[in-house]
Amino acid sequence: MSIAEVARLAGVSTATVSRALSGRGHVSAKAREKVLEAASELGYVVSQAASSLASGRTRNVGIVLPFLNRWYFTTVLEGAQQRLMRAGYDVTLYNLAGDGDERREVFEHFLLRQRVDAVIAVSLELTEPEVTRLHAIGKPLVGVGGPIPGVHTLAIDDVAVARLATEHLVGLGHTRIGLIGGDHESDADFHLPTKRRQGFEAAMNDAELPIVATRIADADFTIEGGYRAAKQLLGPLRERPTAIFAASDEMAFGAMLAARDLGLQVPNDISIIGVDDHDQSEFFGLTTVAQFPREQGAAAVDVLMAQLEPRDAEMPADTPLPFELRVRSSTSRPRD
Amino acid sequence: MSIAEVARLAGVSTATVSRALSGRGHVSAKAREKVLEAASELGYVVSQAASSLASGRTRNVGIVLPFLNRWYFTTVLEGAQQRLMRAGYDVTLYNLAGDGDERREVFEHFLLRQRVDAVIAVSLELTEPEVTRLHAIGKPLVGVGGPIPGVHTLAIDDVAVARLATEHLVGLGHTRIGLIGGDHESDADFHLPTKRRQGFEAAMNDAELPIVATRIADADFTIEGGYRAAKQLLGPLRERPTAIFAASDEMAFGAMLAARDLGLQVPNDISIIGVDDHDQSEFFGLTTVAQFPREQGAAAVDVLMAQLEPRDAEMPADTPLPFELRVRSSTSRPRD
DNA sequence: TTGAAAGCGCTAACAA
DNA sequence: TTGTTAGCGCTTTCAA
Repeated sequence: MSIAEVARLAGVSTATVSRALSGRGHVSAKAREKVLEAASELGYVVSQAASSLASGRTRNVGIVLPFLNRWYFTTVLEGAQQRLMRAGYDVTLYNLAGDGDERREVFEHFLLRQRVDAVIAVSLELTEPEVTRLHAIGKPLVGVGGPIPGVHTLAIDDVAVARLATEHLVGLGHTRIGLIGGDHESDADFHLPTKRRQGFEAAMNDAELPIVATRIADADFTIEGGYRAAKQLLGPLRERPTAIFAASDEMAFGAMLAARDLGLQVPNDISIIGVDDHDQSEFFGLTTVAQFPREQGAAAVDVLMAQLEPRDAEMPADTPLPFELRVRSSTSRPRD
Repeated sequence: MSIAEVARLAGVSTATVSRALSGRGHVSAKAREKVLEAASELGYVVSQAASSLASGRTRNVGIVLPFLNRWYFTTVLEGAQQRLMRAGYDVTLYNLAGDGDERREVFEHFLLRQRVDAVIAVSLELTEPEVTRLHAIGKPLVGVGGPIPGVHTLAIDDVAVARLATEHLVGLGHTRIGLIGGDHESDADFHLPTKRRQGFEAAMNDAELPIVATRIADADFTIEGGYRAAKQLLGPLRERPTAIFAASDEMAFGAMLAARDLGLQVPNDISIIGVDDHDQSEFFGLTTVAQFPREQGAAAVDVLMAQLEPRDAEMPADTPLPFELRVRSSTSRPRD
């Protein structure tokens, strides 16, 4: 089943079939119709391999992620994939999780096989050589959720997000505010833990509130990590914080569970705020600063499309990504 | 950068380069070495498009999933992807979630473009035409987690799993046992809800225990759904169940939270068991019947590889997939 | 074990 | 607007 058979059945040349099916180049309405009819009658679908070889375009985008088991990553992936599919593009998934050489393999072989037209890197701080390599083979690259030097990146302002969350607690009248930050091991790649901490500290300083070391604990962005960190922060009775800012919703969930296990009521005894607006945050009644990973994924695709298919879209403006405070029932004024 | 340049630098023909690099066909050690050296010196990586066109093999496998935001699916995906990558294969991801035509698009266009050598369908009951179409273009197909007529499928015995879970509760001495099953909307495709219910009923019948309609509630496999269902089951004081079998761990988590909110202690007042052995089950202390989605994904790849590259492996035997009771702290003898 | 050369199926420049 | 045709870069006979 090749383009030649379609051409024969439609009574035109293969070039016309190609033009009619791809949409590039001029084809008369009549010819287009004949081609479409013939193609559907034969159940013809173009061979990507042949098309790629001839045109140099694969209609395939690589998405590189550090993990698959975290809400943020899969949600970005979903947003990007949906938009790409609508544009007729495939998505090839490169998951870097694993014991060993995945990362090197991906960057030294998989991505260089001329299989993708572009790459989306999610929450990954690529190294200089990794970026260079991709640029060298002329592949557009866009980052989501993490800063990559010299690359168009879509990311929320993590400092501002943390500041907003902290200010919400300050605004409610809290003065003893704890922080569950991200540890650096679990996120070596994106400086998110540092930034969210900076925002926290900035807000505390502005409010002239003390930043107390014993009210700061690091965790690994999981529920369990948040649980442990909260137990640590809330354990001592004296000078216990009345509010906690957790750098992610999943850690905030853990903190809420820890509070309950300690016999503390949320929000009466302890207010808790997170970041993300995770699928389950509504269920937990968690106040949070929402970011919109699905939209972030889709926006990344728009940026790529502007480069890959300059005809139908101009480059989207480089606007900062939105975030938004969502007040629910996990925060309130302190009881005092 | 093409194979010709490598050939020139190595002082051999393009055919020899191809053979040396792909490993098929005989090449002298000397020639192979020269080729490898030249290739690495030039940073040469084969063009997949050209290779595919010439050989008819893409070294790419399509994985089709109904959602991305559930632990089971992403874990299967991760297991499959890791193994495929190790074999030098790419993974193209087809996520059917979305508002509309995704499914038709995927099966009528994306999968037919000769972009994949094989397809793995996760928790999807493909229709007759969908299967036929794939077979018609000669693409091996394997299913994970859901039965597909006429297709090699890897799935645990859901009836047996549910029976095992229920028998655990019966064995502890429970007689009033509730079920949180799956509703059919959220999983139209795999008959898992029905099967797990069958297993539950079989175990109850064997133990000569009554199956009471008010002790059965359906949910959508989410925490929130499990929470609601449990509230419903545990609300009435009289004849309240002393144990609940939830058809998934995420629903079981919800049930545990609901129990707490009702002032019930797990396991003293209510025992809860799930299915999956979710990442977080250990943290919640949830007793569960573990299945091993990562291994299921990897096993699916083994089946495909046996078909795609018959040389290096015989077809793995069609053994039933393992599952295993994991007793933790959410189940105990009833108090009575 | 190696090399020459004929495609694989399509696209895009060019000509008509 | 359409057709002719030369590649795209690789694999794989076939012959040596």
